[in-house]
Amino acid sequence: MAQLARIYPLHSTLEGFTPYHPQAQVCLACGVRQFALFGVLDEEALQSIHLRIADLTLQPGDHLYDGEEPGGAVYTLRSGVIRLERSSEAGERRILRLAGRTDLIGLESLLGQTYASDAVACTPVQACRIPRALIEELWADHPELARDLMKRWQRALDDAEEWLTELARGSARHRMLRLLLKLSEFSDPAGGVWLPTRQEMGAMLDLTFETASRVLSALRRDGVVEVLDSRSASLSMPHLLAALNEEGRGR
Amino acid sequence: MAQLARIYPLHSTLEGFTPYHPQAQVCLACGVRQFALFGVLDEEALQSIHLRIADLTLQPGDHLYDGEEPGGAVYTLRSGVIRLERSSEAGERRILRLAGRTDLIGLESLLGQTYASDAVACTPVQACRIPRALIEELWADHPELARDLMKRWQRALDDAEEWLTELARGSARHRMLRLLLKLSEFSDPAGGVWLPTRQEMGAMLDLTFETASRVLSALRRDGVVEVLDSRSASLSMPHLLAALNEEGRGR
DNA sequence: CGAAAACTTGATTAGCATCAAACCAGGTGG
DNA sequence: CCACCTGGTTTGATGCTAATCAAGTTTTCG
Repeated sequence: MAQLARIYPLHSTLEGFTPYHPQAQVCLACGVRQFALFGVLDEEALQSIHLRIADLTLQPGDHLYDGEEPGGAVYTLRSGVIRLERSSEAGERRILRLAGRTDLIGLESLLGQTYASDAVACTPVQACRIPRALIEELWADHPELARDLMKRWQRALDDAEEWLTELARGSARHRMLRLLLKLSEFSDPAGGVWLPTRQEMGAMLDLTFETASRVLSALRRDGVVEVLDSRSASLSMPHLLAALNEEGRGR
Repeated sequence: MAQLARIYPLHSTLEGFTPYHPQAQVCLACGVRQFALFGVLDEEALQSIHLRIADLTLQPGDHLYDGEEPGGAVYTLRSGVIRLERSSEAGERRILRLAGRTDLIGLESLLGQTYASDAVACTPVQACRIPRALIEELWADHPELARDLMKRWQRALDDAEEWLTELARGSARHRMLRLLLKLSEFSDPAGGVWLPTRQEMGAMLDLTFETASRVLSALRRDGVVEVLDSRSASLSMPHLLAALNEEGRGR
């Protein structure tokens, strides 16, 4: 069985021989598993949980969950980009950070809390829904899962703090350059990066969409970005890094 | 023994009778223990750890730890205010959030990571240093400690995100009002709040110190704050909340 | 093909940074 | 005790950056 797993039962051609439930096959073959939460689990353990993990597909604009909602699950992202956003008390939307492939979001639900922000798809997204109860059970059997979860929390905290120091300060140009650098982390293998709408850029950088547009146009003229189609671009990393370096003062 | 603990051995007058080590007495009598990490431990368990917890006193400007430093301990704050700050890649200092009484900081050290930011005293501070190794041992015996730690992480994340949505956007006046609201969380029983230097305010709100000074002066004229001495003030909460409400647009 | 949404660009204005000067409190040394 | 210095603070004058208001253009989608 374990051997079969290693050769990917998804592609097995033995008729009538289906040792694994379809979702288990997906989990076993999943490209993010080694980075994801269940790296600590072996195939056998996976067998027992696959039934309870749902595979989700979202279109841009779809909400994975909303803030204040009683959180029942965490989500692993298998592809695409999710934005985590909040409304300020004054009613303005602000994007707090981005999550991509291998990220685990909605951790706060594990503590019995409501979600702390809205999670909205920016691109087509594939995600796995992992119910809180399942995590609790796994945790009981595999205490080392706790440390894994803590690392996730720390990563989220690091991201938030980096966002605060690098994307929420300095001139509009500086912020946009840092945003492009951040977006390059989410680039697909082909090299193209997802390009947010100008509205989204504004909500990330605390700029108006007009300013975002102007600054981006300037960077295009400087050869830092090339806009491919309206939702993707290619970056010139040398130009980008050079532009970031030659800023005497950030503001 | 347990009974003695309940009546606070610190004040015991029985000569020559010292069932507890001095630091254990401090821990037992500690006003923040019920809110702090060791709420889950009973007096007996406390007995075994007191020797390894150090009591620290810091003056304003002293560093509890520094970013990039190999983290060997977490710290519980018993009084005073600590600022967590980072330098951006461009070299500018930015204050990320504040920590006060009952807060636990330096969690990242538990994961074997270096500290993610500098922790600097803003006021006189009393803190307890809890070595990483001690937490690891306690964790082995009291697995429920893990959930406690996760709650701490989530609190830190919430704080960071609140800071991003409420203090890192909107007009200078709006930011200052939100900062005063935040500072009121750290007010002492007498009702006075700690007043940061204008430099510090600037580093928190991403403003120059001149702008911070101007805005604060305006709020003083509006009756929102009264500056007592250079490092403390008293707030008029009604004025403060009114000022926050009557902002048509945040920016 | 037409309407709506997203984007770009221009003109003007508001708000904050910058540069500069004066003020004040606390501390030091004569 | 006072003269002096230093670091934090306040306030003023000016300029730059990004917000605002306003067209006009391109893209998307029914």
